[in-house]
Amino acid sequence: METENKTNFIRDIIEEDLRTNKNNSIVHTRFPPEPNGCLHIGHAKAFCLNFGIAEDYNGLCNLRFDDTNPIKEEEEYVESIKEDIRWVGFDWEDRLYFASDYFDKLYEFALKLIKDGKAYVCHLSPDEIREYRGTLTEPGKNSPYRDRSIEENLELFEKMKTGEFKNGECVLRAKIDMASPNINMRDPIMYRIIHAEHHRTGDKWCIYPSYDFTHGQSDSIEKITYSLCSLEFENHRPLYDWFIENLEIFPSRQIEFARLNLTYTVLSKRKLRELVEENYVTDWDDPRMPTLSGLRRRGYTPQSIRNFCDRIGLSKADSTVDIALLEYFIREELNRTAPRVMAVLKPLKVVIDNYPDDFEEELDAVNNPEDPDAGTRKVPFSKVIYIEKDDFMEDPPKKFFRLAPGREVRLRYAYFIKCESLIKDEQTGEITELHCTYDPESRGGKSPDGRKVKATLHWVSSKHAVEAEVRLYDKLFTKANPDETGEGKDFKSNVNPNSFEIIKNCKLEPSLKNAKLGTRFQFERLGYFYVDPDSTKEKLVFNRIVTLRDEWAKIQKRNR
RNA sequence: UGGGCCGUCGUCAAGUGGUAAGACACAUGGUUUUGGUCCAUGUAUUCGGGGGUUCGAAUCCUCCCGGCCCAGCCA
Repeated sequence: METENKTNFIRDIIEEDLRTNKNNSIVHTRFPPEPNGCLHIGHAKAFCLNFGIAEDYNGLCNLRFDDTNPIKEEEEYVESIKEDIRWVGFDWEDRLYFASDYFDKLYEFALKLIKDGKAYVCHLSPDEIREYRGTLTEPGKNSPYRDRSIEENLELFEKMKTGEFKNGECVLRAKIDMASPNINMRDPIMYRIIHAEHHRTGDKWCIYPSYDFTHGQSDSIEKITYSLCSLEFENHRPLYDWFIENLEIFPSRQIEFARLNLTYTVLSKRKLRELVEENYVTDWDDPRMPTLSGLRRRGYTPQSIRNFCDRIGLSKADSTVDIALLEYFIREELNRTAPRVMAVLKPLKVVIDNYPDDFEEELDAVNNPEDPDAGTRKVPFSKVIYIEKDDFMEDPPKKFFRLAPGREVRLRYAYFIKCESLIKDEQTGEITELHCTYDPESRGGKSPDGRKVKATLHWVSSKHAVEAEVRLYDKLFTKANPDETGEGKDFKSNVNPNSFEIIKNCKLEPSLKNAKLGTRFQFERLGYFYVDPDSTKEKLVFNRIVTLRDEWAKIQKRNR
């Protein structure tokens, strides 16, 4: 694979630590998803980073579910997240953890802070807490409950734990500084009361630690040396450090990096959820979704996703990566690995008038010009074939090289044919059939007399064709930045109405008859396609993963 | 507006005082039985802007401008 040196600010930090033998030169990271939704390509950036760094520095990376909020989290997401990470190709071995595994330990930590006079039970209501917190520009003020005795706090916290209070009646707070310019330090909440069943601990607890009182300690318990997270947690770092310091536990270090944004899609759980719930897409694994399950369903490979994550780099600058880069990596891989095959999506019937009526023959076709070991196959040819509708124009513009009246082109691996006449539907004017003649001397697509044609078309013999359904996917949004909307509208107004097209009765070459589920092909001149799980013995269903680069499409776009 | 962070090609991104890597995108030409692939070439005299230090600055200092994050008992 790539031999280039990966370099970024986090690796710089690690290498400096290695030089000074900090942490005894141990590199231990973790990927900490909350099980409240599906993973997307942005999460892949994060776990490729965490697992990748561990791999490169002989370290380890844990998988830890950050499950501190029972009302938002569900078991089914735990499984889907594990499946997605495994699919991309990472292994946490026996290091699967849950923040909820630490609830007992966390409770002891809370007790210690109370005993040290650094935490207190506060009976202010949520509204009052907000008021007392102050604003961005004004300091907050101390809670009237802030100076309770340690004994009283211990007693009240015990009561919180045993369920003597209702939801919202009180919280446990860290006693830090209500005047701090960092709002996260204004006596942050450590525990809140939630009478709800937790997916792992059941009804054992009715108090649950907050993110801030969980994350750093969990890192510390697992002896994580580098806790990598996204930029929005920068403001939390002083608090992360405060808990670790005051608890006198292993000092994990939090380092923040910029999360991934991609053009023509959204990468926020909330927005993706809206697309699912309001039926803009069929589900989380809709092939248009940037979720890992969506990309998988679309036909993307794990390797292409890893290559992408390796290539996009890492920094603290807010960034939006061009989705063309993701497409580049899947094309790059599939160009090397996918067998070529001929398929006509929108068929136009072509009768070769001078070809013998009941004759048929088999022609040799190369499976993959990039891979000589892939060999060749036989493709049947006969008098009536299909070509792509787009490959014929009655009145071709200047740069159109394909078939047109009186023009000669090559049928790939077959013959040169020349268009002699066409038949139209009298009602609609639509072209329904072409009549051509072929040059028997050009068998195999060769040009015995050195005659040149400007185009080579793919085709499928009518009587040998296998029918299939093909699903075409395009960008989910019409705007590079879906959040760029008209007044009063939201990102969903930019959903691309043409992002999904379903084509039935496509004509495939017969070698595809037994195409296996989950395999990928290049349909010559069209793109890369994936056998969708909806396929049955009777009917194959293909997803278009991505088109080939298309010079003609560019020309057309330019002229428009 | 208090605090934190960020600003290098259209998009990511290297660069850490010695004279702007690379990738994608884009453009042009060549090869080609895929308008694919491949190959070659071209794209930042300049690093948000101004001042300063220095023989020398994207890198140091300073002022200014722009963007992102924080006022959940979410993570």
